[in-house]
Amino acid sequence: MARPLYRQIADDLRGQIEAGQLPPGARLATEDEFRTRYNASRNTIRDAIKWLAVQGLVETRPGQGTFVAVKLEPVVVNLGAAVDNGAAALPIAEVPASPRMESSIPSVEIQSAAAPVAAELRLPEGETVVSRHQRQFIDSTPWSLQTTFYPMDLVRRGASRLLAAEVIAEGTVQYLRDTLNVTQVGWRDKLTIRPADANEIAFFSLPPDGRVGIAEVFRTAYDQAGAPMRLTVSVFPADRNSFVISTGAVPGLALESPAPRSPDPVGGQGPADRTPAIFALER
Amino acid sequence: MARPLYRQIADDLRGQIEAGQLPPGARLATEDEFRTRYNASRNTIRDAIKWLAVQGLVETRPGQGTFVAVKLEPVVVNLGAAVDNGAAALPIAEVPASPRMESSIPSVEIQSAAAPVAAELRLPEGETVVSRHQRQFIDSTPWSLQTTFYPMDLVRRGASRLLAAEVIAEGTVQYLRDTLNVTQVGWRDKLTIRPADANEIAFFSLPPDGRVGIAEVFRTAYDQAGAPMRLTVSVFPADRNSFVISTGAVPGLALESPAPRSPDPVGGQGPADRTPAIFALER
DNA sequence: GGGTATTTGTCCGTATGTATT
DNA sequence: AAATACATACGGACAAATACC
Repeated sequence: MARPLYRQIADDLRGQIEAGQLPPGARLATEDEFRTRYNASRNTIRDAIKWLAVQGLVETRPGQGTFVAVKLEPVVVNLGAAVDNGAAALPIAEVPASPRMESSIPSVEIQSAAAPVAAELRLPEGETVVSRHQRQFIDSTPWSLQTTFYPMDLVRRGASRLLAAEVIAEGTVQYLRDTLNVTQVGWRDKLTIRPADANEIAFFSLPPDGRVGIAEVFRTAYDQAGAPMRLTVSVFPADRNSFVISTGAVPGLALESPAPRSPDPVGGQGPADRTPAIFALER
Repeated sequence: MARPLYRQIADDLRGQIEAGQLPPGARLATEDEFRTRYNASRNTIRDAIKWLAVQGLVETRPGQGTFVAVKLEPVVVNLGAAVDNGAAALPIAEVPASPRMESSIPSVEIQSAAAPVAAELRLPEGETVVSRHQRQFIDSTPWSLQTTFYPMDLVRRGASRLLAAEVIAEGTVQYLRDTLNVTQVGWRDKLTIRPADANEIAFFSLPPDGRVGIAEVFRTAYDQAGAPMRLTVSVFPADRNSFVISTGAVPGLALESPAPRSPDPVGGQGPADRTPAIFALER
C-alpha cells in the first residue's frame, strides 16, 4: 500500500479545492456519493474528510453536508510602537471607522497570582493581584478575551479605582500616573500559540475539536523605575487575526507617504491600557 | 446520549493528564487495555485518543503505544526594535551562547512575483524578483525556513551579488547601502498563523495530519525613500516558538537594569538581513 | 539477520442516533 | 412526518511499525 486509501482520496479532494474546482463555501458530494465514486467504504470516506477537516480545509455540518471552508479575512492587530505612541500620532488611515470594537464592562477579581503572572510582575507566587477582565467584540462578534493584572500594592498606595468594576475613562495608564506618579515607559509583548481551552471554544464559537489555536499575547508594562506595573493577557483565535509590528520609519498602510516617525521617548499616553492593541481590517 | 462515549473517555483521560497522574512522556494503556477498562469497542477508544491527539495532548507511535505529549520549550523570537537596533546595543543576556543557530547556504532563484510578494514590494504582479532561500537550524534541529525577495531592479542597478548563491558576509542591508546608497530605515512585521503545507511538515518533522500550525512572519523593509526594498518571509512551527516585541524602555531579560534605550534613529546596521530574528531560549 | 509478539494503522461492514431540511 | 446527511458505536480482518529474543 503506497499511500493509504483515505489519504489518496483526501489528496484528490484537496487538489480539487486548491485548483478552485471546489470554491470556498461549496458543498462537497455526500459520503454516499463519494462511496461509489471512489469505490471505498463509508468509513474510509469519513477518514479522508476528517483528515481535511483537521487541517481546516473543509467543515462538516450534520444534516447538511460537507463544505469547503471559507477563509476568514484576518483582523490586523497592531503590536509595538505605532500603537501606543499616542493616538494623535497615528495616521488616521490605520484606524478605519467601519469595524467597531466594543468592550464589556470589566469584571474585577482579587486573586492570588499564578506562576506565570507572578513571574511577569516579579512578585512571589501567590501574592495578591487585581485582575480586570473584559470581553471584546468587533461588530458584535467575539474577538478577544483580555485580562489585566495589577499588583495589589498599587491599590494599597491609593489607586483604589482599580477595584471598581467599570471602565476607567482616562485609561489606567493615565490614572496611575495622576494618582501615584507611576509612569509607563515601555512594555514587552510576548506572543505564543497554544490550543484553545473549553472557555475559549465556547466564547469564540470555535470548532469543538480544538484544532483552531489561540494566540496569547502577554503585555508586560514597566514604569519609570523599571518595575513591571501591569500584565495584560489577550487571547485571539489564531485563524482570523494577524499581528503587525512596525519598527523605525514605515510608510502608513494607506497611500500617502507620512513623515518618518520622530523618535520621541515613548510615553504612556493614549488608550494603551484599555485596549492593548488597536486594530485595523485589511484588504 | 448526553455526551458521546468517546468524548467521555477522552475527558476522563484528559483529566488524568491535567491532574498529573499521567505526566508528560508517560505511556498510556494500550487500546486493548482501554477496551476492557471502559467497556467500549476498539474504534471508540481510538476515537477518544484521536480527539486528544488533534488537541496535541497525546501522540501515538505505531508499534509502541500512546504517550502524553511533552510540551516543547519555546524558542523566543525577537521582533521589533530590540533586534535590529544594532547588535552592539543588545544586552548580552539576550543572546545566550548555548543554542547555536546555523543557516544553510542560500539558494537563489529568479522568480515572477506572486500576488502577496508583489503587494508587499509594491510591484505589478508577475514582475521579476530575486528570491534567496535559507533553512535555519538550532543545534542541528530544523527551526525555520526563510525566503527573502528583492526587486530585480536592485540587481539591474548594480547589486549583482544578490544573485550569488552564497552568504553576503557584511549583510545585505550593509551591501545595498554601500553599493546603491539604498538605506534601510524601518520595517514592518506581519505575523499570521496558518496550516502547515507538505514541505513544512517534512522539513520540521511535524505530525503529518497538519494539526501543528505555522507562524509566518512577513518582514517588509523600507528604504529612505519610503519604498519597500525587500520582503523576508520566515516560517516557524507555532508549537515551539514565542515572539516578543519590546517597545520603549524595557528592562532586559536578565537581572541587571539596563539604561533606558536611547531613541536613536534606527539604521540598517546589524545582521538584520541575514536573520530576521535574533533568538533566545527561555526558562 | 530473522522471527515473533505487541501495538497502532487501515479498511471494511452494519446498525442506530441526531441534526437539518 | 419523512427524507437526507453526518455522528456515534460496534464488530472483524489484515497491514505496518516497533521491540525483543
